[in-house]
Amino acid sequence: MVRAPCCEKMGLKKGPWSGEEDQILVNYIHLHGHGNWRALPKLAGLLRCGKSCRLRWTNYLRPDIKRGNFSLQEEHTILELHNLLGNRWSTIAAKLPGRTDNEIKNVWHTHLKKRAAANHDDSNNNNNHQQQQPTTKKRRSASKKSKTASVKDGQQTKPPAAAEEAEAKEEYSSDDVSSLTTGDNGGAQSNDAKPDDFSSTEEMDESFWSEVLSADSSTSTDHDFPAAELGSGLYDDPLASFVSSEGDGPGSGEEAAAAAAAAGLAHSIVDYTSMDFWYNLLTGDNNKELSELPPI
DNA sequence: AAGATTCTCAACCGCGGCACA
DNA sequence: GTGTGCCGCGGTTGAGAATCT
Repeated sequence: MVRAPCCEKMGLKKGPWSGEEDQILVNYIHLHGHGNWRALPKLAGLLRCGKSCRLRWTNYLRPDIKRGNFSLQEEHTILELHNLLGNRWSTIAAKLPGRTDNEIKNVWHTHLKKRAAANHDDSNNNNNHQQQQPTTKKRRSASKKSKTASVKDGQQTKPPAAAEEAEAKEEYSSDDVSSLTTGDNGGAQSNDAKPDDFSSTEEMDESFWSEVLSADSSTSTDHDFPAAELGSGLYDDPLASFVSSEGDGPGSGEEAAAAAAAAGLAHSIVDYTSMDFWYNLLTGDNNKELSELPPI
């Protein structure tokens, strides 16, 4: 089969998104949803291909995106899930509300991969008690995140206000947390163990999205633009976000089941940290494990 | 202080799967 | 059953900031 090109190469913009483009995309999806990504750019008046729009939305502009550094708990989750699932980033992302597969993939490649390798070596040397080493020897300063908020050729690539909030959240640098904890899963609490993290996230969402929503809050499409979730304790329940994300179109039944199980496990710290559980879930008696999950 | 190196992350690319005609 | 179009996923890249020497 001859695949049609993703987009006409002529006349379509590539590269970093400007704040104006972000605004156009957000406003359009807010008003109309994203029924057809391919047609969306034309309808919205964007000189981008649909793929690029979808990526920008799902990886950056979605209101339920949690920005900032990964908590120790999240890193632990990624490590364990990757150990079991491999590079199935979307499935892993389903376990981490507000995190995108792209973000998780980046985190993995930048430092978790090294940590996993180091842990493997440590375990081989029967010396694994320093599990949570700082992810890199060179620590980034708190201003690092502001980089992404910088202006590229006069184009702002981060949603307004996000940059400041990102800096504010820098205290939860995953590396910093890692370096401050003893590593015996001291952070293995549910995500609510970091209330400030979420509160700042909510503030970010509110500050940015309230501007957009204020344009026409009465016409939001609950499917594509969960405005009702804004500032409403979205992250109180990781499963809620998972269910929401599934609304866009679940993958295979098997994956959906695995992802659902993963999301459900967020409710159970003990199960979640159990490698045996994950092994059983993915390779063994799935039905039994699934039946034990908290009700959705 | 300046150049070199390392690191981060947004964005692109290509492929596979799925739905539909 | 086959062809086509769209979506989502995973791999990769490159610009720019942070850090080191």
